[in-house]
Amino acid sequence: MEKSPVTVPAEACVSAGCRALPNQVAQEQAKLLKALADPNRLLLLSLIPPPPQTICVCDLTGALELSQPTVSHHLKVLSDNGFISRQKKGTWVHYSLVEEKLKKTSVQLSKLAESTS
Amino acid sequence: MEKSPVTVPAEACVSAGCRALPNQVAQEQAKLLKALADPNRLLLLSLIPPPPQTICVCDLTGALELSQPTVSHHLKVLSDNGFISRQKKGTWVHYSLVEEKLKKTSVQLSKLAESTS
DNA sequence: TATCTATATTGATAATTGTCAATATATGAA
DNA sequence: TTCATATATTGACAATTATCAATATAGATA
Repeated sequence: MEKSPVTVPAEACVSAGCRALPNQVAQEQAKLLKALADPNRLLLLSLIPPPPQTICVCDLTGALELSQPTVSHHLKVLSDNGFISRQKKGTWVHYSLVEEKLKKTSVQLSKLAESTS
Repeated sequence: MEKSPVTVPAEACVSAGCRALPNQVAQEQAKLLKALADPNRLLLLSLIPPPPQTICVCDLTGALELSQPTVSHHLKVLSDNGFISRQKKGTWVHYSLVEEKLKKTSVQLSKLAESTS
């Protein structure tokens, strides 16, 4: 496989303004995006309010046409990745949105569109 | 499963400022995020410059420690979802970044953090 | 024409993921 | 303590996906 004569080869990339994402960064960013890349989880995020409000799991399972364990699983994925926070109140568990985490992830993403100035 | 007394039930959701993502929107958004949610594809995006610059597939395969068919597959996923554009120049194929698509996706994501005012 | 090369497609396989049924845990109430 | 209920975990399975080897396609050149 030869080099194309009119391409932007890897060496020229930096001077061209683009920069390869370090591997670890790519891994972490992909993990966050993967946590978001599911229609049911996006729906959950749209239903979960930011603090000081909270929403009960019982209401989320009601809204989501999925079994209770499946909803619980999706909530865990979102929670493990920092997109929602968990508060236990007696038998009930309440979640609220972590807006900053979502914003941060969105900004990270937008930076891919600015790799060149 | 009863309703929690302190929750934000679905009915109250709208008045609370949050709004359930319509199913079709959730599907489409998840599809875009899924296309981005892979470390190798994120790396590709970081290497592909916006127009008028382009980068040759041959340089991308060189940068990516993956087989040529696999790189080609990832490029197809990105291209099919509108994140990169393809220009054929003789034997070579060049790609460039579609910045607007990335920005749009990022903005969509950030709106999840603003479901409540 | 025949051949070489860059990229895409196909087919197969292993790994990951979304889902549910069954079960476990934990809390409140009787 | 016993029971009922809200949520989490486990285990299994089906669907999806990332990957590569092999092959196909298409353009350039001899």
